[in-house]
Amino acid sequence: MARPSRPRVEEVRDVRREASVLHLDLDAFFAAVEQRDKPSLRGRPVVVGGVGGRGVVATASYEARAYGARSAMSTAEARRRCPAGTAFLGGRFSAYRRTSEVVMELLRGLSPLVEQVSIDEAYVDLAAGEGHDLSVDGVTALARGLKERIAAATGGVTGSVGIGSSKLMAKLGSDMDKPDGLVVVPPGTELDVLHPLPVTRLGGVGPATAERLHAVGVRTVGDLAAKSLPDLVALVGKAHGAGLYALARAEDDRAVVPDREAKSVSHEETFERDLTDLAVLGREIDGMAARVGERLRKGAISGRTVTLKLRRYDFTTLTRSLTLPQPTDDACTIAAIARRLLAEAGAGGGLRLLGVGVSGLSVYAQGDLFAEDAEPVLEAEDELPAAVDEPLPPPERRWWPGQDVQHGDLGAGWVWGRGLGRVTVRFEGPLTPPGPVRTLAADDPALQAADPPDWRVRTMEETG
DNA sequence: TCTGGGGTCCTAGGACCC
DNA sequence: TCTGGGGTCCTAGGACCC
Repeated sequence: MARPSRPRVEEVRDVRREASVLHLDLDAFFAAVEQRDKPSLRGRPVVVGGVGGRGVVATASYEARAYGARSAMSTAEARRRCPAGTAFLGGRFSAYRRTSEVVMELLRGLSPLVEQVSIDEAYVDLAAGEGHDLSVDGVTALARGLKERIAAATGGVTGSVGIGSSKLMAKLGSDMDKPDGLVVVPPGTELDVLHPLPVTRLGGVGPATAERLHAVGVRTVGDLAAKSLPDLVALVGKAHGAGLYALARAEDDRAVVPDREAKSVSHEETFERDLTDLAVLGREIDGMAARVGERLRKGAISGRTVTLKLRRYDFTTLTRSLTLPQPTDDACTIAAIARRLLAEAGAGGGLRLLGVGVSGLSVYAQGDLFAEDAEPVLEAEDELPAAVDEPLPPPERRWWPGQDVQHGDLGAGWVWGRGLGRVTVRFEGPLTPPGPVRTLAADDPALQAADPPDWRVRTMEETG
């Protein structure tokens, strides 16, 4: 299996002369989808992320950024900064995924080599596509057309595009003119663009690396390029040092690789309150193991290493893992191992987070041929205490801000707020004008959770 | 009542093997 | 009374990305 190559000096050869790598970054993506589907939020600050006491911001709309809301900030802090009337919404991932798929399909129309980096980001190798004019004018026109098609197909979601001679330059380009930007870095001008930038703009330079670099007087990429390879290796390690040395010279031959295979599957959860009860924690593990097992089976893969992650009350985080002789995709096996790892690690002082993951993945046809030989993974003494039933949550817990709902009489809408046995819903959809707000009983039988609305204007064929 | 969730890659030490 | 060297696997932790 081909490993994605890091840029290494000795390996750089045959550097592209054409601006043939495109990077697309959808603008404030989650918030943009929310504003599309919720007309009353257009032009207003929207924050998408965790809405509980320990939530963080996933995406802030540009209107919310004007007040200082940022990704990765705690939602509590964002609430402090944003004015009344700001919408704080939990994510609707199926809606984001659908919109993302429409965009990725448009990209695949340009080239078979599309590397999706995340739900809202991708690289395209234009040289692998057919019939593209790879001159600066040619790719500029191509990008304009692409941006128009994206906006039309997604109901107005915009993206920023960068095009250059490598992934590095393409990504920097898409970052230079957000939102709705388009920047082509002409081949030959890479160092002129690169060297004035702060080092923190390079991928792989986070807070820890930035601090080390600043300590030796490196603030810009140009400063970085003045450092010797041995100096950088001594500073940040072998692989990272060599990578930075190359990037500072705009030497980047990383290929655009479609369909990377997953290396691990995991699920983790931060609890509203720290948990100490081992019975409750055991039940949480079972739920997470079930989700991980389901995803493994859906992907027809299984893995040998089970990892339990825990974060204690004081935010110290640790992992414990165990590797099996045979891969598994079985939720009970995964849960049994994770439960044992928890019993060994202990929940003293309380846990704010638990996670269950499986790695060491392989495509493995699960057979029971050797099931009888399988060792029992759980000794009786390792069992966590049995679960006790908790009281049912109040009815309003069914609802969360941003959620799509359908009401028997009032039609389609979304949840604005909840509490005290009531739920507030705004009745509108992507193709309606801003709609009215109604407060209903949280247990109103006419109110149901619904699928995301369709944003597409119906075509003649569909209506006729 | 600061600090998510899903990932990737790298490093380093110890066990173990030849 | 001196004690290799290289490779691989496992475990744990850390940095980073979106």
